[in-house]
This record gives sequence, C-alpha cells and structure tokens, in this order.
Amino acid sequence: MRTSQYLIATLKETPSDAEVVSHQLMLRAGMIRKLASGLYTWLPMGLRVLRKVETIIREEMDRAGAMELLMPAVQPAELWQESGRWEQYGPELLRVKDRHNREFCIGPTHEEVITDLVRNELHSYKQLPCNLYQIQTKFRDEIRPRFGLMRGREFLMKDAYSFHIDQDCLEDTYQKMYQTYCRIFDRLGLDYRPVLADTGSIGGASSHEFHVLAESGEDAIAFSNESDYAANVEMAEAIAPSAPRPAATQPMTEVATPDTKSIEQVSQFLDKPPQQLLKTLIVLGEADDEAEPELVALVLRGDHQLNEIKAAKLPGVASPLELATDQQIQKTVGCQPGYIGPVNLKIKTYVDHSAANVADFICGANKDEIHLSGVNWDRDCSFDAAADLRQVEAGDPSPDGNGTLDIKRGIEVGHIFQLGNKYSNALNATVLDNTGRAAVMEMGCYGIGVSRVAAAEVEQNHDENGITWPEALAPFKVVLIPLNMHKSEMVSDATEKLYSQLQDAGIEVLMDDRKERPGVKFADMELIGIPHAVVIGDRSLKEGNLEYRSRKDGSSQSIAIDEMFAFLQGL
RNA sequence: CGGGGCGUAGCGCAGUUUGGUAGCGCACCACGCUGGGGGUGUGGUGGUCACAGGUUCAAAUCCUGUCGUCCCGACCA
Repeated sequence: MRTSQYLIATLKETPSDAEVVSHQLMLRAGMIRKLASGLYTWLPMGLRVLRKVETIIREEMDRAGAMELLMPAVQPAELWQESGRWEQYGPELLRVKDRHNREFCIGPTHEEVITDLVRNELHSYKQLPCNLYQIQTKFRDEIRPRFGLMRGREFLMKDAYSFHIDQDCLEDTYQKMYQTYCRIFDRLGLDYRPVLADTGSIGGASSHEFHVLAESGEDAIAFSNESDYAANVEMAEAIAPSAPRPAATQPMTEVATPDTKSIEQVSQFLDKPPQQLLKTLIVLGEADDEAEPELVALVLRGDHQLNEIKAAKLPGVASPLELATDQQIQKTVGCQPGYIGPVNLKIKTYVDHSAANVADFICGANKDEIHLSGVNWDRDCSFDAAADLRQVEAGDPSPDGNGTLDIKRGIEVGHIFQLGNKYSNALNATVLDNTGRAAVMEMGCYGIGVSRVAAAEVEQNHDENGITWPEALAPFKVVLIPLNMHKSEMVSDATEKLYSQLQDAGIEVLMDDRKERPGVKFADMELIGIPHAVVIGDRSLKEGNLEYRSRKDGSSQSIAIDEMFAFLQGL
C-alpha cells in the first residue's frame, strides 16, 4: 500500500472528549471515528487491526472444533417472549417495529436464535456435543457508553454456544473453551487473567471472565499472591476471622453525637478507629406482590464496604439490592440514617463475619444524634445470621487458603458460562437420548468482545509517541520511509525495489511516499504503531546501507541494501 | 435516571461577565524556499456561534425551552 493512495487520518491534537489512552490514540492514529454516542466507524487502518483480532479468534475456535455460522442481527420478538427476556431485558434491548407493525429487536446476544436453530436442526444425542459460533455486530443500548470502543453500544463480538446431552459433556467443552481462550489471549499478546465470575443475569452454574490488566479497567479483580486464585471482587469471598471474638470489657453507654452521621465523622468525633465502629445499612426485603416490603438490616465493620452482589443473594433480601429510603427508615427504625444500630432493632439482621467478631463496638442508637459505645453481641444485642457481606480488600486472606489478596483493575474481554438448561428448557430444545426419550440439552456460552480486545490492546501497548502494536495485530508489518524521494532518484529506486520485493513475498508493507517532511512521516508512522520501519535516505544509501528501526524499543541499525529484504523476512 | 461540565471552521481553543455584526493556532488549497524529527514565506478556502422562541435599534453574548455530547454512580463483551 502506498500512503499517497491510502487514508492516513492522523490527528495532531487529542480530541477533547476522549478520556482513556486507547480512545485517544485510536482516534489520533486515524483508526476510528465517532458517529454518535457509542457508535464508531472503523477507518481502513483500524479495520485491518480488527480483522486480525477476528482471524486469531476464528483460527483457535475452528481448531477447538467449533463451527462458524452467522445469525441475523435483527431478531423477532416472539423468540424473546418465549424465553421471557422480552420483559426481563429492559431498555438496554433496542426494540423496533417493521412496516407491518411486527416487533423485533436488534440482537444484544443470540441465545434465543441459536437455541431456536438447534431445536429444529438437532434430533439425536449422537449429534452432540455441538459448538457453534459467530463473529457479529451486537447492539446494547447501554445506559452510559464510554471510553470509546471499550463500552460502545454497537460492538463486534464473537459468541459461541455449545449443546450437550449432559452436564459432564458440558463441562468437557467448558474446559476446552477455557483453554482455547487462553490460547487466543496468548496469541493476542495480552497480559490477562482468567477469573472466577458472577453468573449475573444470564444465569447458570459456573463462569469465568477473562480480564486484561489495565489501570483504566472498569472491574476490580482480587488475586492471591501465592496461588493462581483470581476472582472478580464481586465474587471473592471474604474469609471469616478465625480468632474467637474478644471478651466484653466495657459497659454499654449512650454518647451524644450531634450532626455526626458518617463513619468518618463518628470516628473522628470519638477518636476511635473505624474498625471499632459498626455501620448498619437498611435495605428492602423481598417484596410479596403488592405488600409493603419488609426491611432488612445489614451490619458491617466501619472500615468495610458492602458487596451488593453478595447481599442481594441473602434469603429475604430483594435482588437487585435496593437501599431503603429515609422515610422508610424513619418509619420502621425511628431515626435518620447515620444513627442506626443493631441494639433493639426489630427487623431481620444480617451481620458480616468481621462485624460479628468485634467486641466493645460503637454503633448508632436508633435515636437521632446518639450513638452507643461499649456494645457487645449477645450481651446487648443479637442478629439473625452472620454472613459474608463485604467487599474483599487488599491484604485479606485468599479464599483458597493460600497467601493474601491483591486487587488490580481489569478490562473484561471474554466471558465463559455454563448456562445449563435455562434457554433450552424455555424454548423446549430437546434431542432423543439413548433410551429414545426427549432430553433437554445442556448449554454453554462463550463470548469475546472483539472490538474491545482491540482497545484493550492499545491500553497495554503504547508509549508517548503512540501505539506499539504487537506484531500479530499491527495494520502493516513494515513501513518504508523514503526521505526526499521525489527529488532523489537513488532514494526512489531503492524504495520501489524493496517495496516490490516485500510485496511479492506477501509481507504487509506500507510505503510512505507522501511529499511530507521526514518528521511528519516518522511521527505518523510511530503514532499508527507499525512495528518495523526502514528509513531510506541519500545519506545512508551512499554508504550502501538502509536504516532499520524497531517501533517497540526505538532502536535502529544500519543494514546493507542487499541484505535488508532477508533481514525483514527473518523478523 | 440522578449529579456535574461542555456545545463558536475538520481538530484544539479565545470571545459570553460589561450586547455593537466573529477571531487565534493547527489542518486544508496555490505558489516559492527548505529537505534525516511535526520547517518557512506570501496569498487563499472554510462558520445558521447546537436548535427553537423571546427581549433589544442591535444577540455568540441577556431570558425561556429543547437537543446533543462528555465525566461521576446503577448495565456488560
């Protein structure tokens, strides 16, 4: 490709609405352009990268025995009504009507479509397991698209669905997909971790997320420093303290605490560490149809944070978790939030393991402007159950018993689930088993955010001059940078010769034949991130050399004209 | 949806407080010089100042409403 005939859409300045590096650099390198919030055009230079990500994924999925197919992006409402998600999914599902006033949605995922296909096409357990995938554009009307490609509304996704006669078979494929994902992310050159994940709204038994480690990640991941344990903090279990609770040493007394509601304020006002305080949060219980929902109290140590996912799973607690309003609290507890405590609290009370282990604690008195100090469990108050309610923190013991936890940020680029029979049941997807009876198939599903991978890749591979693509993803492998080409015949001859040699050898080469000054060419090609550059100028040519430059480490070396082609081929 | 910011040329911004008929840098076009790190000179092109309504002799500027967009929290590959 010659740059004079290619769209080099580089930007000198960073557009003001781009926050994260990947967004800024992909915009500046002329790889993407925004059309509307969460919608991006892939320019030619960017598309080359996206296609390479696709190719790696496709090769590994095929190698694992999965079969590629392509399903429609637009899906009929009936299927979603059949699975029950037409109601469940909410505003994230973009719904449209056709000219006959029939309802459709733009697919955010394809469980319904694939299950419908498979129930019609597969009839016998002998046809299982069956693993089908596609690489396709999805649409999710995100509440808040952000960070460029990282959370777009329209995005490219590889989604695979596997079908099985039983759980054992599902587990085999799940393991295989786990390994396939590791191969894919290895080949993509990413620093990633598979982590235990919450199965979320999709439902099902087991689940792993694949996270690319990056400061800009939207998720927090907990790692053991000694074993390979890793889990999304939403999931990571906080181990109950093993030491017995210390004995009570203080009498319970009321303390006036005017206008001190937060843990921080109380801690300062009474000069006690937050670990000595307990905070009580009031949330809604499971609603019985029309009836006013009961309230439930959650008690945590002052220095701990509530984990909403864990709390929502407790019996009797509304899911998703919802905090009670000030009015509800006033009515049931009799005070403002900030002065609530477990003493004489008449509602169901869950206490975090750590909070249950504190003696002589301070908590709200359920009266405005008053706290209690020297409070002790059993003697002064009680709770219904101790549970794991809190977010794990760096330094906590690892749930697998090995080492302590460290917390880092990650970008979720892949997710594998054991779905079980949620969809196959709803859509009645059965095959005959070896006894001739209809059996509902077990399902697995496996996603990779293809466009998000491209962005994550930039997050991990950049420097002050631009993107530093790994070889496997770079839009071109080599760029030729002739200097003063339009005046020096020597330069243009050498450039054209090397260019056609490389092209004939099938090496992806870009030749920067623009009539630009050297600085402009160097800057643009570094921004775009082509791994290998050959600088061709009179100066080195006269000595019989060309200059090779590596994008990654910035090093350069002189190589004899005749040897350059072989050198590049050998890279 | 709640909280905050921003909409002026392709990009980055000034001008808005105190109304007077739109400007700077980069980019772009033409020509010249220059030619190994975003060079330079001369001359140009490009704006419904987000939109609608109002106040006024006069509105980018004041008032009202609407829309878009970005950031912080509830969704997920």
